[in-house]
Amino acid sequence: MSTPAPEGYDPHAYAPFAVTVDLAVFTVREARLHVLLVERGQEPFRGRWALPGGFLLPRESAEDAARRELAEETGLGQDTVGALHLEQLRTYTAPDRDPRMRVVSVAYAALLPDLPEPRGGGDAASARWWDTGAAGPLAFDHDRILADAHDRIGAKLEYSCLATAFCPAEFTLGELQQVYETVWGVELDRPNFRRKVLNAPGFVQAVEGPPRRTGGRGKPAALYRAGDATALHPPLLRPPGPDAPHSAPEGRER
Amino acid sequence: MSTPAPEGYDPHAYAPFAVTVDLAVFTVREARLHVLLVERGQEPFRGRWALPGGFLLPRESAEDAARRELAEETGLGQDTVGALHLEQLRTYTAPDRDPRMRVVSVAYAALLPDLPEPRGGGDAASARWWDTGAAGPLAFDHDRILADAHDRIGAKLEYSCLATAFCPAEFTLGELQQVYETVWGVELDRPNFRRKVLNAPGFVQAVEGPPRRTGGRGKPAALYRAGDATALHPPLLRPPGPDAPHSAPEGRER
DNA sequence: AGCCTTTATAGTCAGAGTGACTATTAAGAA
DNA sequence: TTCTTAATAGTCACTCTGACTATAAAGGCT
Repeated sequence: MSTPAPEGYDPHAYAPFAVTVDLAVFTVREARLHVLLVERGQEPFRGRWALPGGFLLPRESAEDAARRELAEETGLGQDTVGALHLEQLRTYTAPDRDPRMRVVSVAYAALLPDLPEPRGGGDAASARWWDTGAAGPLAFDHDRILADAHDRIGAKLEYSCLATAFCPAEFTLGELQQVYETVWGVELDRPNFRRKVLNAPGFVQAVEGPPRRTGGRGKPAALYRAGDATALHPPLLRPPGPDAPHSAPEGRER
Repeated sequence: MSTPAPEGYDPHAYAPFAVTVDLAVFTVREARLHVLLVERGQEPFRGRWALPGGFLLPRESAEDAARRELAEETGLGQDTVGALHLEQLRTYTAPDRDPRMRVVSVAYAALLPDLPEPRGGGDAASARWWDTGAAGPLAFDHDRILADAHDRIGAKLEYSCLATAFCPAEFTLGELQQVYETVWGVELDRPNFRRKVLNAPGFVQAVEGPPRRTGGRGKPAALYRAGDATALHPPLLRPPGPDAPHSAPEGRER
């Protein structure tokens, strides 16, 4: 057998690796999917944009590290970040993914409602939201991670209640529909969307009181709040396109 | 910011970790889901059973390592292992998951048709198939990994063509149904299952020639081969149970 | 042989869910 | 007022599903 230390993990027999987390933090802005990126201030990939992330501390789990980095990059409070849904995407381990050293990275995805521009905190030269369509070639293998994250989020919208994470505490069904349309890149029929959402037990719950108008024009919409369900029954399937990105649910993973 | 080396990955500023892969290799035997386990020959957890796995080599990706370990533990040929579907489950990073040192582990799941007992190759004291229901407390956090793997496999059967990976090259619809029933732990209606499978384009393709009988009793069944599709349209949803394990596909995976 | 058991396969039927529409209501804008 | 916009209500045909019934083809038994 070729494994260095398969049974007794001899601390001197294994190769040491650096372990990082990378974060794909999404929001919906003006009907476009945006992702939080930071500009690299050093080589390699100096001046290129990258997913925020960083090294695990010696006594820290990957999810803790992801929350810590997220708080640093967005300026969100610990309480907000602590309650947030963080989805572990997958781990990237190609030996040459960092030109300088061996780094394996655990990727996470997070969803936020539309926020003010990030407080370019942390170490990055600058941080801002990018339209996912306009985000140029990123540093390292982050284009791939970003694409995987987008796929996974799109798939999870089908059978989970995750979409409400993109919305503020109270939202209209039109806003929720906007999330689906933006992430999937399709247009949905409004009455049908409404019917499905209201038929899914625990997806949303109506807010008492008078309706609020969204943008100003049109009939005021009723307000809803996220329900207590986490899974969607029946699922809200995206229309079968000719490309059908429903292939390798790895990205999905459910 | 608290990250040691967030921008310039100074090789001396980050904490080194050991990186391993752990494999949940499943098969269906006598209508029960089985998993391949190895007996530990050393402390800690000496004498306990564990998922097969091992350290990443310095220039090896996690998936390559998983295939290498799989070949070592099962005695399967490189060609077989090379073509196998390996599903990356998730990565386990709790700081105390190994009592001796900091180890992060990338978990994979693999599905095999029923095979002869593994050639206890490799380093493990012994290796054998265990009924997933009877697999006692495992070493490390492997009970958790195994449960996550089972959840994920069950979920993937719904919307992917993965179930054929549990079957030999040619199989009957009864055998395929047995896979679903075993992994999900439910009984399915035979005519309905048949209708769904045959209606899903590319799931299975009929084999020419005379039918084969399965066990001996009953009408001979037609033989099928895995189709070329990877996703299942429409999906083959499991019946909604009172427990409904369709909740947080994260832990599940998916 | 004849009958029973077992398994595969064919077909039926009512109900749920869906996509594609049409109609109505209630706001701001021209 | 009238037009435009968006929310909400409702219709209808089609598909898929679960629950069944029926038939076919093998081996085992008496």
